[in-house]
Amino acid sequence: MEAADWMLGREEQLVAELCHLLPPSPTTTRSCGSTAPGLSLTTAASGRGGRQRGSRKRVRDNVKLLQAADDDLHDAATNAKHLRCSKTSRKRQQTTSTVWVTTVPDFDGYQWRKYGQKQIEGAQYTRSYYRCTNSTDQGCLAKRTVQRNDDDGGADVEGGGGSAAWYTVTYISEHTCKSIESAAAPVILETTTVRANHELQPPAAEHDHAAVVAAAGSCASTGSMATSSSSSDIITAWSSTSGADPSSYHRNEQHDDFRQHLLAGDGDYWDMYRQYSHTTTQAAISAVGLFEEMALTGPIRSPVHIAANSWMDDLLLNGLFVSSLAASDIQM
DNA sequence: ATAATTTGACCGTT
DNA sequence: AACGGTCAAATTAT
Repeated sequence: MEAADWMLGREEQLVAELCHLLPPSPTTTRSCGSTAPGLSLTTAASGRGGRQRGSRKRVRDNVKLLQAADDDLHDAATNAKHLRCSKTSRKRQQTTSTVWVTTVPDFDGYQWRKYGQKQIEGAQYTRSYYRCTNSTDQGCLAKRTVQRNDDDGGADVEGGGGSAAWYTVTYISEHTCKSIESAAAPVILETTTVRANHELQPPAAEHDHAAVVAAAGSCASTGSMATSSSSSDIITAWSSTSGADPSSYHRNEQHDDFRQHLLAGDGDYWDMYRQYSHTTTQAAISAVGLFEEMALTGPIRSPVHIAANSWMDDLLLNGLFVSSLAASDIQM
């Protein structure tokens, strides 16, 4: 409710311009049942009420969870289940996408209302369930889940102490409400975008995450851009300088500059890119590929928006969004 | 007063 | 029966 003003104004113009550039985009349905969805987050927040109705009927539900959690907190994190895109069950086919973030954006153009929270299996943090605020009014089916992942090791940043926390955000179903069209989502100027070209599997994706972190970490503290390659297809890492606070979403000069070149079809971006890049040429190449695409469609915006236009389905599908990574944050 | 959260109970699936 | 997602009363924020 409060984070709407910060980026309007100037961005509005850009957004308007982009609307022209953005392709009609048919909703491409991907194999394996997953498609690009929407993404965003609101900072969950502070404290509010609770309740305590009294039936002792099923207290065991959560009690046992606690016990189990005490017993083994380790192996659960390392070994998990497999969520393969297995069966094409005739279940309700709803689009789903998962994203990993280190910080949770406060505003993405949509409003979410929390409707539940749960302690999950071997997770050390609870999972929160949100649904679009327009679910009642407009019957919007969009939902989202946010869960903080286990902090392994938990190294802190040098100076100010940022926790190496990262979250898994899952978006289910696309918005059917009228929110985006009218109120454009803010443009993400500082974000690290990575792509993993395989199934999204917590355990399997772990090494990818490490690479991502490594890549982003190399430039995070400077607010520049960098890329990296790994077993999977990491497209690019675009770092930022600070936290999730909207007020800290200051535009990065380099980004601005860089983006201008991109939008202008300048072609100079390669050099700029190399200049900012700290890693391999190969990685840079793939990154350029993305940027070229960006040049055609515009800067990366809120994942929600992206999903709405499905112009980057493949890239975002099972991809990673890592923002505001601190350099020495993570070691793997 | 209305809107948004919290949180244990419910409940449908594995 | 264990899990995970959702409901909804209770409670807090605006």
